[in-house]
Amino acid sequence: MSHHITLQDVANEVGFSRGYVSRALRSRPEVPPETQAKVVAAATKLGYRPNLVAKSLRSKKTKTIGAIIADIDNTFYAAIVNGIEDTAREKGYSIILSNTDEDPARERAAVDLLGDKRVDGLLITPVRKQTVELLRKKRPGIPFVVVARYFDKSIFQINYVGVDEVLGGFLATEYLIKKGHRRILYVNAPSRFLNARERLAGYKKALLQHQLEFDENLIITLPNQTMEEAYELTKKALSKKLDFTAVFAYCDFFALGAMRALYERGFRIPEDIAVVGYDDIEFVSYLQVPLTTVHTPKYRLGKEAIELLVRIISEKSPKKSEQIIIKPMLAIRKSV
Amino acid sequence: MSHHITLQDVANEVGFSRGYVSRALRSRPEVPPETQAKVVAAATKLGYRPNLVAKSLRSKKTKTIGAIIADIDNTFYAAIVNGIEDTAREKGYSIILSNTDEDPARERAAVDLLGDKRVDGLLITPVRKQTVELLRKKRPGIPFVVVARYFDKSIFQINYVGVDEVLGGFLATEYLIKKGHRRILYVNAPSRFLNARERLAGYKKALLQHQLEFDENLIITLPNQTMEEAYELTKKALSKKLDFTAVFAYCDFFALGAMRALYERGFRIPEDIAVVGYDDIEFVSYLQVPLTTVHTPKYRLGKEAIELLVRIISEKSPKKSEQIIIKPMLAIRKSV
DNA sequence: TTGTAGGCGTTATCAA
DNA sequence: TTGATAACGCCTACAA
Repeated sequence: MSHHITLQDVANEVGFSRGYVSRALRSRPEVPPETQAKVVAAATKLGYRPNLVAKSLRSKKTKTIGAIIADIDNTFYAAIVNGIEDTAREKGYSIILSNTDEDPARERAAVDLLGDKRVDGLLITPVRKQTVELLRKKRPGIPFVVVARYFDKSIFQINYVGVDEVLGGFLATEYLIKKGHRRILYVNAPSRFLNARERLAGYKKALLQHQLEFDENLIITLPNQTMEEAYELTKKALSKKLDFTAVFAYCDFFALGAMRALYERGFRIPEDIAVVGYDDIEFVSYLQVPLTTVHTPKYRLGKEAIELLVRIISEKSPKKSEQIIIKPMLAIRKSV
Repeated sequence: MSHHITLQDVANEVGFSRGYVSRALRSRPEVPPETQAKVVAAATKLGYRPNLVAKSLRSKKTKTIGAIIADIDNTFYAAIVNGIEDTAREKGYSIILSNTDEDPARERAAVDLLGDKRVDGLLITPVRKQTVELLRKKRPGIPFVVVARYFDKSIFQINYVGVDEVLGGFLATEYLIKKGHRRILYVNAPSRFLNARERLAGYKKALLQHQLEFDENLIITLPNQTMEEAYELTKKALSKKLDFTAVFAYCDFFALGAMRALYERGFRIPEDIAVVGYDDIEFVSYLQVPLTTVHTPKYRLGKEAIELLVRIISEKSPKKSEQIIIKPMLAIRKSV
């Protein structure tokens, strides 16, 4: 790497001191316009570029936020990251992206590394609760915001941006009920996620409100959360003669897997079996049977999370934690 | 932010000097095991964590790579980023993610900012050729690798990791021809992308090899590269009675838009009109009619790009540029 | 209006 | 085996 031009080089060129050149380049009021122009000209001529590493060391601010994301390959999280990156840039922050691929060890390593890199704050879609606790205990001083997923009611003690999941589950289920469905298969994520428990709560709430009985056999859980698993377990459910006329899926990917199983068994959607998804990822409106699904505002999730985090970073004294819960809407298409 | 523990604090605790503590913590051979253990114990007790910003200033290495990505929201790029992040982490680098959203101004700004942050290298899926030239001229010293897209033959002067696009276009077209198709609509991206021109070259090559005539009317171009546009322009093409029996799409998203148009007009896939996509993004194998498409190794693209970049970074003297061209394969499913 | 000096936290060099 | 010193590039008191 060729030698980097520093303030000293510019100072030598114009005959001022380092410190004064620094002030000139930052347009401080005490520097008269002509002097400032001269300094800027010299800096440009020499190709001076500020060293933000040095600036960070000095200012104790890196203007960088760490984003610890569970699965960047998943379009749901990619959309959140889009909101994160966009908003962070607007606010003057860069994003260091850490993908954990749902691995707790990688998550812990990311917290350590980003802490050592002295990020100004952290956004996280946590894999497990312990990481968040670790973050609080071993890294006090790093402000952080949890996004999109959590594990239990202790979210009320942390900064959190998420979706009203009970409402989401309720909207989907009630819509199916109103369309005449009585037995609805719910293809859920593991219950260690609060999201999964809350959507199920919404499902139950809708049943209750319409005086329908809850049948535990209609709830199936995917330990590995894959499309493949959704396909397999839906096939299995079909074999069990559970007699359902609709499927509500925890996410659109599960819906896709379930739909494949339905098609394979010769069912038509929605004539024979209706399907509702969750998340509204980009392409599901382009399916042959466009998917009815709970729309979650992914970009906005990322945006609000950054805005909250930046607010926290710039507070002098720590305030009490804040939760931002966004209400989802049902995107009604053709699969019901 | 509470006070960070520094080497000085650990030094005070154990009674050695800063410098010696630094050496002890890095297990330098001159430090005897017991001393080292004592120092480590004290560091742990105090909760010492190295300040990587200071280390970067001192070493002139940030162990950080900037990734300038055209559209993180697009699952194609998200998959590349997955490969990038994974491999970078393995090699000891962090990734600062910059999303340009196909905006040249944002791209230029990203180059500047990342340069000022003193990243050790840059990966870029460029929006326009000028940015790459700018990078070379105004930021010599920053090693960079271009990934997945480029504009003309000058890729042979830069470090590039991409796919053999001519082969991709050829494979798709030849497969259709072998299935008996004679008139194939090609839904292409704008020709300023080398990718678009090369896939078209592959398309033509296949026609030529099978003594089929090239009809310019069968080539349609999407200026804005959206699914919506693919839908609209395919509808338009259908109205023109171009008499095609197959569609080859520049990417799976275009294929989705085209399929929607086909379905809307009552065509069955593949019985009436066959469709081949490009990229093989995750979910297309889960469509009701699983899509036959050119599989591009997205994760590997990111992985190879990082490996090449890291190699360049660690070279003392600049070597001549390198191009890594990966051969795509056809993923044969049900849409042909 | 301009300069001087010190320090942010780390590490390499030289000396003891 | 250990310490002192200087330097990475920047910014800001304080002084002139």
